[in-house]
Amino acid sequence: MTVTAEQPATRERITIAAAELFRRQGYAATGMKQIAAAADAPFGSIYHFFPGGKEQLGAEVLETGGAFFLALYRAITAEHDDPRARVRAFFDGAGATVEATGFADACPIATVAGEVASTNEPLRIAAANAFGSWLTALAADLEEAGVKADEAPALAQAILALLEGAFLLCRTLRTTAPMDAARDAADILLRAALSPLGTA
Amino acid sequence: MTVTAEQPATRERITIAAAELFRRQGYAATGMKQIAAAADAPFGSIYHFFPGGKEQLGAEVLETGGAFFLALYRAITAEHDDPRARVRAFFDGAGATVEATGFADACPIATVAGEVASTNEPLRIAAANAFGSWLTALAADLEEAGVKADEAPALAQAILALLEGAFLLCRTLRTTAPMDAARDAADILLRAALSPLGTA
DNA sequence: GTCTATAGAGAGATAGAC
DNA sequence: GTCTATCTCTCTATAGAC
Repeated sequence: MTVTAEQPATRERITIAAAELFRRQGYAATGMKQIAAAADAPFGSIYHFFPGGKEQLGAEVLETGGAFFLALYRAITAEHDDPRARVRAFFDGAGATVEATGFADACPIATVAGEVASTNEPLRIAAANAFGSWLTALAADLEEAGVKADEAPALAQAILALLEGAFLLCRTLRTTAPMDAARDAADILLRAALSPLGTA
Repeated sequence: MTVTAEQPATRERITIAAAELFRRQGYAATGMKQIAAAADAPFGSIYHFFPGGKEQLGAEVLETGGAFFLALYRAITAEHDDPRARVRAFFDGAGATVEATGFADACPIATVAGEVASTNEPLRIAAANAFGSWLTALAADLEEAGVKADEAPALAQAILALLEGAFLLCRTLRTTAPMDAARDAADILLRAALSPLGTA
């Protein structure tokens, strides 16, 4: 009975707060003091749990966010047998989340990835690992669903590009229309890849 | 003969340097002193030409970048009559540029847009205007090429989403494969929109 | 219009009491 | 492990000589 567990432990509160701030504001614009305040944690605790400082925290946030998003993808796809229904459900869920959060919460990797891709190699690699894990899982699922093995990786890249591009357009334009367009486009691509006619 | 014009004027050098740094590093991570140094301009000159400070400079960079990219799109599409060839040429050019710059230079709007979409309304609007101008031009061209009027805006959004998503994936993964996949996907979408069979 | 110095705020990071 | 005080550095922005 030593643990009442009314709220997550300090370390977890820090990673959750950092993830939200990084995703919404970006890496450079988010300060360590802001993270501590949002996590309701002592400032010094951040450096206690993350002696590598902001970069270590950023890398862990990208890793955690990547794993979380992959789990979300698996949870949604598990609810549908039809591959096209899976993709549509994921895009619809993404659009609903973006809208429900006031166009703030979208991809947990994208905003930071854009900032660090050319300036911070450790963080760029962490972001690349996240994207890579999604692409691997998606390509494998597509192949299992009937997409030809030599076409599945490219189709996975196109679908993820549609999702990421739609996230950015939705947040910037403040409308979910791009996500709907991306969903319909992904559906057309998947239909073409699953149809013998699409191989012409 | 009072103007030798061996290099652009100070104000233009500042906007060019800021555009490159914002696009590569992001808005928050780029300092005014870094911009002055890159532009080979006196620090004080930035505030002489941009009394509104960093935000005014950022807004103008987004506006200029949006107009430049639109002009680039028009220049490339002017070289081809076939709408599918136009789209392919644009994606191929984008991929070549990304690779030639060491995966640093991609979209002049995207990196900043991701940072400011939820935190800085004037800059968010500037980014939205840039994206909006591209979508308007692309949708009009698609409609002229034979895409149904009620499908053209969504197709334009999907194509731009493919481009933006591919930019991010290329920069993060350091490969042009996603841009090739996006190009092929855009081609399939356009083919479907132009074919009577695609309306089923 | 150019350029330097500096103000004032805030950043990331650290030390050390508790 | 918690929390505060503070160090150093850099940021945006301004003042004012030239």
